[in-house]
Amino acid sequence: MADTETAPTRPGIYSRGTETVDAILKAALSVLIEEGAEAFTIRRVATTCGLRVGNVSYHFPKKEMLVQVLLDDIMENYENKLELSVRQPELSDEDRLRLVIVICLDDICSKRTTHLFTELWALANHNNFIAERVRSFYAKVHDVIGEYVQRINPALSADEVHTLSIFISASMEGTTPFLGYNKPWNDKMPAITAISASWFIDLVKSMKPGDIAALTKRLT
Amino acid sequence: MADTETAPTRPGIYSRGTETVDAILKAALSVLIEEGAEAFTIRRVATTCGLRVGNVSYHFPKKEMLVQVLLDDIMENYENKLELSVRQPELSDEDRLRLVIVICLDDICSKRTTHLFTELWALANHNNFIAERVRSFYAKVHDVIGEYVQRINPALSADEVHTLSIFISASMEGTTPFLGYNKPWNDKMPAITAISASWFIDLVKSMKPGDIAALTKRLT
DNA sequence: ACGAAACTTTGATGAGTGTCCAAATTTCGC
DNA sequence: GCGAAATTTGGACACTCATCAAAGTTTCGT
Repeated sequence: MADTETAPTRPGIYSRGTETVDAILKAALSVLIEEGAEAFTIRRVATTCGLRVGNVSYHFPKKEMLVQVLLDDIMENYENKLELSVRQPELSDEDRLRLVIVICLDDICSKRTTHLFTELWALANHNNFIAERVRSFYAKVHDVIGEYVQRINPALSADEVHTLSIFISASMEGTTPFLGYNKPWNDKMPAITAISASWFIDLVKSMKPGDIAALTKRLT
Repeated sequence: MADTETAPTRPGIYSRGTETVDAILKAALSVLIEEGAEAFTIRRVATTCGLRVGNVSYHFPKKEMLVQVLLDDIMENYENKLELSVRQPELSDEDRLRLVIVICLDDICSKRTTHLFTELWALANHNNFIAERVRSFYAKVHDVIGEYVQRINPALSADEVHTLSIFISASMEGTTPFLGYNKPWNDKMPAITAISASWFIDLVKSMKPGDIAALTKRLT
């Protein structure tokens, strides 16, 4: 149960092999996004990339291994995208946080992200490996947001910054099933993005040390 | 494709039959929550409620039919819970909105809701019937929230009220994969609930007609 | 260009799936 | 209680699934 979270190693030694592995991973991601976890089958993956079932099974002897390598690949990809978006030219911390919010919400509108993350959230319910990788990814997201929150409002404690980061991140991710790709209220995304970009920054700026504790205490 | 959204009729005529159908639906929900959509199998449902496969198959000749009746059952259940929570004693509109927020976030922490809705969001990606029922449910949630938003800030247009309701609802639902049952930051839920209960109401009160349009325009 | 190792093909295996059916049993209006 | 209809049983069907092994083919260091 615990060892299901250890990292697998990516197969493919000869150049032909690595090309095949690339094709398999690409096809696997496509199946997951286009057809969902239900259809995520060695056979369907093989068909999608024009390979034989036995061949896919040779490179990934266990299906779980394909899932794990694929997920690592996906997450690395998203983390790179995140790193890249953060490395923006001279901007104020406020503008940087605004930019991160806009980029996140924009990305959520892509078919890839909308489908992928809803599937991952569901799979994380009963798969420790996926749960851990998803957690680790969002921990990085919270760190990025938290860095700007701290700079915008240096008076806040680390815990308060963390809480605010989670709140902002969760609020954004929550748009996925409602305002994401092909979702019922997708047309409202520009307005929601505008509200988010403006109001989350106001929230960060106006929050005072002790406010969260006071609010939490009052609510009980 | 379009007709997959038409409602099925619940089987069971004799009392014994209805009892069996009840047992099947209860078992089906349990399997979905405890083991996930991947394990949602006629055979597993039958085993869970101690019935024979053929018997389940008699009452629900097609698996899709079981899914549809189950989903209608679930959604009706949630809508009743929502109605009940709204019908609270003499409170101000502000307190009512606060209460709805607290109740929603509290419910999200239950294993049932955390697991169920993450599964439904994923299934909605490729199943029109599920997508439509989920949409219809959240439309009702938005209506409830919107009613109080409108009363708290009567100056807002219907569209602005709708946008704010979606924003509040999406923000709350976004806590599911991160702060829900058994999720990594579940311990932060009290603080997030406190921030939400206070801040969303401030947002509603301070929003002025035209603000959303102005923010949206400025962002582009 | 030899040969070991990597890759691919082919076919088979056993478990699991949804669906169906005929016969046995139970229910309930009359 | 009779009897038709509803329910339950047990088994069967044709699939798809992940996995495997043995035999071919290709690659690439030497």
